[in-house]
Amino acid sequence: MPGDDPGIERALAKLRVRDVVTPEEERVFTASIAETRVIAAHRQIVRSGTTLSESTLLLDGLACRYKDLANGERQIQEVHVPGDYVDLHGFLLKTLDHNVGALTDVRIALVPHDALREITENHPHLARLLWFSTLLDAAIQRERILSIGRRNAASRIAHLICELYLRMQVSGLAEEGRYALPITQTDIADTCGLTPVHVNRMLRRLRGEGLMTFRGGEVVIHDWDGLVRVAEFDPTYLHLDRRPR
Amino acid sequence: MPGDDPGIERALAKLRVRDVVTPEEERVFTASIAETRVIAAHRQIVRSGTTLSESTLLLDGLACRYKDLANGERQIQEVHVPGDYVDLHGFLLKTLDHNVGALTDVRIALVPHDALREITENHPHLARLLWFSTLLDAAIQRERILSIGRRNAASRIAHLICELYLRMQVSGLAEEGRYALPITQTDIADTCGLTPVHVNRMLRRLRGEGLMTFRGGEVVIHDWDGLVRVAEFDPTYLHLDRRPR
DNA sequence: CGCATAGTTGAGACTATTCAAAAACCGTGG
DNA sequence: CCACGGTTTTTGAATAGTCTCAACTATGCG
Repeated sequence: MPGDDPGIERALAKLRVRDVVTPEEERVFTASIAETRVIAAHRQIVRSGTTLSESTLLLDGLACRYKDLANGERQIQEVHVPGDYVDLHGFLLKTLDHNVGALTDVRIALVPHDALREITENHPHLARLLWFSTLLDAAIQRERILSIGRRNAASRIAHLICELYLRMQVSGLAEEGRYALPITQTDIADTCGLTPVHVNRMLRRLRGEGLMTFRGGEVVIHDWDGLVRVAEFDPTYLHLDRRPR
Repeated sequence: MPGDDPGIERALAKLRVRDVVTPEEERVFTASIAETRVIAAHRQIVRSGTTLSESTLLLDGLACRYKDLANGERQIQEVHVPGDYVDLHGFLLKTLDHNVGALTDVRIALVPHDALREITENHPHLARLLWFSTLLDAAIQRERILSIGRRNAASRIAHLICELYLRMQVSGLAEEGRYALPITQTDIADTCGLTPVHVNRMLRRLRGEGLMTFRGGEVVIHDWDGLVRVAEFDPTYLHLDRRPR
């Protein structure tokens, strides 16, 4: 409902980077929000398996999609930044195959599936932009497969740091070479398919090589080109170009 | 155009498993195909970065999405079975961030993006089913992240074998406990984030434990429950339930 | 029949893990 | 303002899982 909530503004900014969004579409998008809610860090936002009738837009804070294994290990499949639709795919899947959790305190907006369905019936272009945003998630997840499958530990971490920098930038949350990332080394380990101990050692290495620092919940990038080289980071997969979709 | 091409039938079967598809929608879906084509094994079907104006439906044979790293290593992000839309996401991404290659000789159908756009404008329910099918790819890729990130080598391979068994079944290409999988151990290695040598050893182990055999391009599952246990395979993520979407 | 590709096996090396413990940090309450 | 308990980070040593390198065998195709 709120006219220009900064969180909604971030979600719109994310769309605007990829295509022209008409004022009418922005109005429909904003009007689709039924309510906003605050959830504490480490709480679940959506639990795997429950039938859903609304989708969740992340307005503030960091969240993630994750799955647990029988032995208690956790794999984070995607880290979400403000402006991300964390379970838009739940609209058509009807039930999620993974959990969505709050990495920090978060503020979310709830969008009824009826409203989304209405958009697919009457606003096909806006519907395509929403579809696109789920495709972007998929692209990010594919890049994670590459990272975990074929890159070494230092490279995986460097890649994650590069990706989040650009994604935070789109949401207007990164300054020149730095951004807030108030998560733990264990969260990074769960994202990169590593152990916390090894993440710690690799972070030290990246710091020692003057590439970046991760401390006190903040990332500072000292040598972007160097970090990109270590990560073999190519931002093509983020599709940061405005085109008719 | 061909009325009931078995390949198109497989694609429709994949949709029908998840929701009711009306005869009118089947007609529109079939009519969206502009032409079919044959491509030899190991050829590229879609190259990363090129601007696309049509999407590709896999009618026969096996294909994959993959990326190469600078050192020549390859990571397969998804294996495609007949009936899969291998680059439906290209409709809105406009350019792929990865390659699509033929693992075997394949037969494909090309669908112009104009036709897809038309579907989003005039057939919202069918459009949602297409959207759904890209969400299913994303779910499969998320499960791969979990596999590569947190499962050991034997478990990853077992998981892939279980997944492909169910997906081939949906396309009507699996018999009781067996299916054709004419790919190499190197392909499996590139899918699971392993080396061919290690895949070979793990396949021997799975065979030795009486769980499954992969030989001569065919998978034979001797002990489904045992294989599921090793893989920690839970098919929820394949969303094999028919629901209004 | 011969060559090319794919699969198999062994030995040794290396990356990342496990286990363990200490140090630093943080919010809370006295 | 400091003490306290819990969490997170850091460090070390030993281990395990997977990789690398290398060679040999089997298979399929022309």
